[in-house]
Amino acid sequence: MTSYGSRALRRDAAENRDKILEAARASFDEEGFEIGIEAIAQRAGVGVGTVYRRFPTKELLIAAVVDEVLAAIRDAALAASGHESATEGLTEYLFTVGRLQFEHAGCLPRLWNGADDAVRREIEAISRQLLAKAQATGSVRGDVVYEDIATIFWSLQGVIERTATVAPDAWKRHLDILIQALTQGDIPLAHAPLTPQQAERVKRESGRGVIS
Amino acid sequence: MTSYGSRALRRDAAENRDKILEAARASFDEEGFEIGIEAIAQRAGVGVGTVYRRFPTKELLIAAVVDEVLAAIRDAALAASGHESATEGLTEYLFTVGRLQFEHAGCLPRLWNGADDAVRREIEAISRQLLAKAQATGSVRGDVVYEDIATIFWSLQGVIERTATVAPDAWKRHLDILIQALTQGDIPLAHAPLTPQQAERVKRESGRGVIS
Amino acid sequence: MTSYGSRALRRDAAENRDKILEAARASFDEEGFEIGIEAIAQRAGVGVGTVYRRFPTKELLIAAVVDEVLAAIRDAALAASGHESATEGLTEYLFTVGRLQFEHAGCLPRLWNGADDAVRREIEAISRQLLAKAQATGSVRGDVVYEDIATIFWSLQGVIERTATVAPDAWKRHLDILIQALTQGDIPLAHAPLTPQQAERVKRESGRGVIS
Amino acid sequence: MTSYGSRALRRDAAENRDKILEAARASFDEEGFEIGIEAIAQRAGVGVGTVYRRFPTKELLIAAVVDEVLAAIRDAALAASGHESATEGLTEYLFTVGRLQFEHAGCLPRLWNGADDAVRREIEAISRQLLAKAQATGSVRGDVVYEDIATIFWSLQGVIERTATVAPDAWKRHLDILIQALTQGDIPLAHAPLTPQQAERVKRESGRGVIS
DNA sequence: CATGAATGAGAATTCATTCAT
DNA sequence: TATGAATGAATTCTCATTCAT
Repeated sequence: MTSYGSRALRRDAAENRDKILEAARASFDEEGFEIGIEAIAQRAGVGVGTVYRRFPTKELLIAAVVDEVLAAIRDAALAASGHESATEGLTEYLFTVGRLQFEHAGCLPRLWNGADDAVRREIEAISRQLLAKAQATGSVRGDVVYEDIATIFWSLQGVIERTATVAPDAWKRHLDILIQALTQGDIPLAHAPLTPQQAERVKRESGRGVIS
Repeated sequence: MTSYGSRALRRDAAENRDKILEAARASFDEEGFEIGIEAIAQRAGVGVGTVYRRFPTKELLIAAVVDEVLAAIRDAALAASGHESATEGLTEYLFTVGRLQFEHAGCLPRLWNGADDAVRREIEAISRQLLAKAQATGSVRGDVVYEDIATIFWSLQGVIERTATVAPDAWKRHLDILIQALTQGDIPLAHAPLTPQQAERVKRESGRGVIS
Repeated sequence: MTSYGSRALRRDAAENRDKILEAARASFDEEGFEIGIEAIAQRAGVGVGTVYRRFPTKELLIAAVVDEVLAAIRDAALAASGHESATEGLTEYLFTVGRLQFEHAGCLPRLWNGADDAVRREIEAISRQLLAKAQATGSVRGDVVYEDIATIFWSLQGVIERTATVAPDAWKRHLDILIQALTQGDIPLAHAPLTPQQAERVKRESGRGVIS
Repeated sequence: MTSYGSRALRRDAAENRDKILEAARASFDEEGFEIGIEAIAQRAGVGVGTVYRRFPTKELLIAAVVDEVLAAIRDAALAASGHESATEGLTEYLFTVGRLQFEHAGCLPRLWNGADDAVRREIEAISRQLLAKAQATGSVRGDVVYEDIATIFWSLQGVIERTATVAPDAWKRHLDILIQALTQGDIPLAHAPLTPQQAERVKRESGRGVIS
C-alpha cells in the first residue's frame, strides 16, 4: 500500500513500520507526545530497538506521524481545488481540515511546525489559490488574507484540544461562525492580519518544546 | 533563632506563599508547566521543601496559579458588566480575556479545567448575563449561546499558543473576525452549540494530563 | 578533612560526596570508566540521584576523581622542590608520580587530559624548575626538555596499565632505565622532543573518547 | 541463483573474510574498539550477519585483527634477526615494533593479550635471541632481560596512545632515550625486571575488558 | 549463505516527592 | 518551620547478538 522512499523495505519491515506508525498515532492521540517509546513499541508489538531502527529519534517518529496528517490535508486541499464553486470548495476545505485535525487531535501541537517542509508549502500555495478564487467571486470579503486561514486552523486546534473527547462537533459550530464572518462581514477589521513573514515564523518556532 | 508570635509566623508564611505563586506564574508563563519545582523554588528564593509545604503537589501549585488568572478574568467580567453599553461591555470583556490569556500563555492548557471551582461558576454566570444583555439590545445574534463564548476563549488559546512569541497581536484580529460574526451574522448556524452539560464536562475533563 | 569550595555542604552531604568519590575511584580502578553510575551509587550506598546531585555528569565525576590524583601529584612536585639535592629531588618526583599513577591506575586514561586545569599548569611549572635545577648541577643531560618528562609519565602509564595487577613493581625498573638515560647519556638524541605546543595539544586532545 | 562449486564458495568466503578484517582494522585504527559491528560491516560492504558468520563474536574479530598486527611484528623480528649487526638489528626491531604499534594505535589495548598464541611465542623467542646476540657483542648491557624489551613496547603504547594524533614522532624520541639507556648504562639497575612468569601473566590478564 | 530486521538489556540523565538536619 | 539532600522510577537512546527471509 504504502511506498517508503527510494530504498524499499522488506515486506516484514514495511509492515512493522506501519504497525509502529499506527501505534504511535494512536498513542499520541490518547496520551500525547509525552508517551514513552517503550509503550509505543509494546502497542506495536515490537521491541524498542525496532522503533529506533525505523525512526532514529522520537522526534522523527512524531514527524512521520504528523507528515501523514499533512499529506491528508494536502490531498483535501487539492480535492477542494477541483470544486466547481470556489466558495463551496473553500468551505469544504476548511471543514475537511477541521475534521482531519479532530481525527488526529494528538498531533495538533506539532501539526504546523517545521515550515521547511515541502508539503506545508504545497498546502499554503493551494490555500492561497482557493482563497483568491473565492474572493474573486465576491463571496469572501477582500480584506481576508491567507494568514487568516492559517489562524483559523490554529483556533480550531484550541477548540478541538478542549472538546474532542466530549463534544466532537463543537469545532464545526465554531467554524460556522468563522465562515459567516469571512463571507458576510463588511465592517473593516480593526487589527491587521499576520504578515506572511510572521506566519512563517509561527510555523517554524511556535509551540513549546514538545518533547522533553 | 528569633522567636515570632503566631501572627508574625503566619505573615511570613503568607509572604512565602506569595513569593512562590509569583515565581510559579512567571515560570509557567516563560517555560510552561514542564518547568521543574526546583527552578520555581529558586526563583522564589526558597527551598523545594517550602514549596511542597505550601503546595503539596505540583498539580496544586498549578491550580493555584491558574486560579489567580481566573480571578483576574472574573474581575474583568465584573468590570465589563458595569459598562453602560452592553455590546461594548461584551466586546471589552472578550478582548480582556484574550489579553489575559495572552499574558498567561503558559497556563492555557489548564486554564479552563477544574469545573468545580467557584470562580469558574461566577465567570460563567456573569458571562451569561453579559451575553443576554447584548442580545437584548439586538446587537448580538440571538442563536448565540454562552457555550459559544467559552468556545471563543478556547479558540483564542489555539491562536495564542501558536503566535504568542512571534505575532503578539494575532489573536486580536481573530477575535475581530469572531465578533463580527457574532454581531452581524444572519444566516442560521448549521451546527448546534455545545450543550451546557457538554461545556461542563469539557471543563472537567479536557486537556491532557499536564504533568508527567 | 576536605573542604569543598566556597559554599559549604552540610556534613551529611559532604560525607556522601566523599563516599561517592571513594566509590568512583575504587570502581574506576577495578572496572575502568565504562562502569555504570548505578554501580558506583550502589557501592557508595546512595541512589543514582544523589550521585547526579553532586556530579551532574559522569564526566564531572571522572574529573573530580582525576583532580584528586592531580592534586597529589602537585603536592609531590612541591615536596620534591624542597629537596636539597636537585637531582635526588627530580628522581624522587619521578618515582612519586609513578607510584601515584600506579595507585590510581583506573584514572590513567584521563589523568593528563583537560589542559586548562590550573593544577596541571602548576605541575608543569614545578616540573620545569625541578628539571632546570637538576640540569644546572650537571647531573641531567642538557638536551632533555620538560616534554620528555611528560612523555615519561605517559610511558609509565603504558607499563602500569599492563602490569599493575601482576607485577606491581615493573614500572619502577622501567623508570630506572629511563632515569639512567637521562643522567648518563652523552650521545645526542636522534629525534626532537615534543614542542611545548604539541605537549599542550596532547593534553588537550589525547586519549580516545573515554566514556561512551 | 547461480550455483557455485565448493571451491568458488570458499574463495568468496575468504574474500569476505578479508574484506571484513580489513574494514575492522581500519575502523579500530580510526575509532578504537568502541566502534559498532554495524559500521564495520558497512565499511566492508557486507551485512552484520556476514560478519558474525566469520567472527562469531566481536571479541574474536578483534583477536583476528590483532593477530595480523602480531604477524607483522613477528616478520619484523625475523627480518631484524637476519641483520648482520646484532645491535643494529635490535635497534631496527625496536623501531619497527614502535612504528607498527603507531600504525595500529587502535589495537594497542589488546595487542599483547592472549598469551596462548603461537605468534606471540615466536616473537618472544626471536626477541630473546636478538637481545642475546646484541648483548654478546657487548653493545647492550648484560642485566637487561627480554622482559625489559616487552616493557619497552608497553611503554611505547602509553606514549603512542597519548601522542599519536598530535605528535606522531614522539614515541621515537622516547625510544631513543630508552635505547641509550640499554646500550650505555653501567650503573646497576635498582629494581628487578619482570620474571618470565609475570610477563606471561601480564599478557594473559592485562588490559581492561575491552568491549562492554 | 547473505542480509539486515528485530531484540532487549543497559547506560546516562531527569524530576516529583520525601525526609533528615 | 525551612532547607536542600536523597531517592528511584521513568525516559531516551545504543549496540552486541540472533534469526526470519
